[in-house]
Amino acid sequence: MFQERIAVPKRVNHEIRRRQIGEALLRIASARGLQSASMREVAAEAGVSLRLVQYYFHTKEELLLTSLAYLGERLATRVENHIRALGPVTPRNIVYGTLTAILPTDAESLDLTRAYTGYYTLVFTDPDLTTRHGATYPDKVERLLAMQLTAAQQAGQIDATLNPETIAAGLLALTNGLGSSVLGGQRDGAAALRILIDHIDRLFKP
Amino acid sequence: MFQERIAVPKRVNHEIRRRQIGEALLRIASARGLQSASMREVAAEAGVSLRLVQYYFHTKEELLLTSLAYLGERLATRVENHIRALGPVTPRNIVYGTLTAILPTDAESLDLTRAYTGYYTLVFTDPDLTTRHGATYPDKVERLLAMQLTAAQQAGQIDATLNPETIAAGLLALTNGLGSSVLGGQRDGAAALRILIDHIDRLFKP
DNA sequence: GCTTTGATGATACAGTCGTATCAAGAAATG
DNA sequence: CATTTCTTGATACGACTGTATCATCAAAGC
Repeated sequence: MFQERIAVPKRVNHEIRRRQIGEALLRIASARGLQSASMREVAAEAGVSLRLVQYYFHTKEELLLTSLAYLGERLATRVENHIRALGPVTPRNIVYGTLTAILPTDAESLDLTRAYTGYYTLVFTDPDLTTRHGATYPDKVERLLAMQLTAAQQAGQIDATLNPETIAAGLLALTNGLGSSVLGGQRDGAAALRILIDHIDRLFKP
Repeated sequence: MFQERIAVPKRVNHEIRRRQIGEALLRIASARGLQSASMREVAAEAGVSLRLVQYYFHTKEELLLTSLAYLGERLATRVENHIRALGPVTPRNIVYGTLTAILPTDAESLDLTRAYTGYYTLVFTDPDLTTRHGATYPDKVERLLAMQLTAAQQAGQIDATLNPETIAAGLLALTNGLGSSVLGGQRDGAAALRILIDHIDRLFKP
């Protein structure tokens, strides 16, 4: 316990390095798929040696989980920015901003969606990873949507007989399904956005 | 051209063998994920030697594509059976039967959904596979739904101001999104089914 | 300047992958 | 019975995987 430090060594922000490497993985995941993200490929993409990747992430699972957390952060800040950019913070704008932020309509959201679907099938294959992941992002989004829908009902903007949780789950599932169709090349982001907006508009016009 | 056949050899139905092997791959894909479906694992699952898998499928891509075709057939027959089981062939029953057949509510539909999502991420990674795949199943389903919705409009069962293609795309995306949430463990098949039915009911009650 | 930490390099290990090649046995039909 | 096809077995190849181990070098701060 009496560990005397005679000299203070080179200091480097570990969080920055880990983020640099983790985002290299996310780039690979969205460009070539998560299964192409080997330790060596990640190192090359990050412009760093394989040894350093092992230095900051003792195992690949740790790299995978940490990068997933970064991905969640990026999606969350994108949602916030989208909502903020809409101006007045109304229930309708929150719902609209959240869903349109998730939908792959531009390069950033396309990257996010691609990376997320890569993780999605990985989690479905290895359920242990889900346990260690913990925070289920969709659940939080759904609760947020349900709250705003309830507020909209109280403001008389939505049919009051509807069940907010059911509608919220449906809206998120619709958005995710539309995103999948974009990734599958069935339609482009603009077409998907039109479909989503059409549904939101019908919901908010009783 | 004058190839005289002195003796007729052992005859085996190649299609049956290929199906046997292909469905072994689908079992692995839905149980442990498509990336766990190596040639050796497929051979073991099919109760057959690795050499025989190579004998009936010269390359893995051929095995993958053929199995995907089998998967499509199984989904198509499930949809047909679901529609038929509903009794009267009305537009509403066709829409309802199609979507509820796709949704993972029982063991079979869960297997189908799991296997399909495995292929989904594979296709998104390797676009060449999409090209050689050809038939885009979702497009056909969407057109079928749009036709039935149009018929329902003409019969006065649905708001005539709605765009059938938009509604059809939305319904299919909703169903797929709900299926993803079931696979992700966010809710069970029964809860997803309730949400889907709720949306269909609201659509058919103007 | 010395010590600690960050970073690289080369290399190795045991697996698994798809694919290929050899020989040889089993079955069915003319 | 002979011939053709089906089927297995063992084995090998090169490539890739995650992980590990060596030594070495650069940088920063006391």
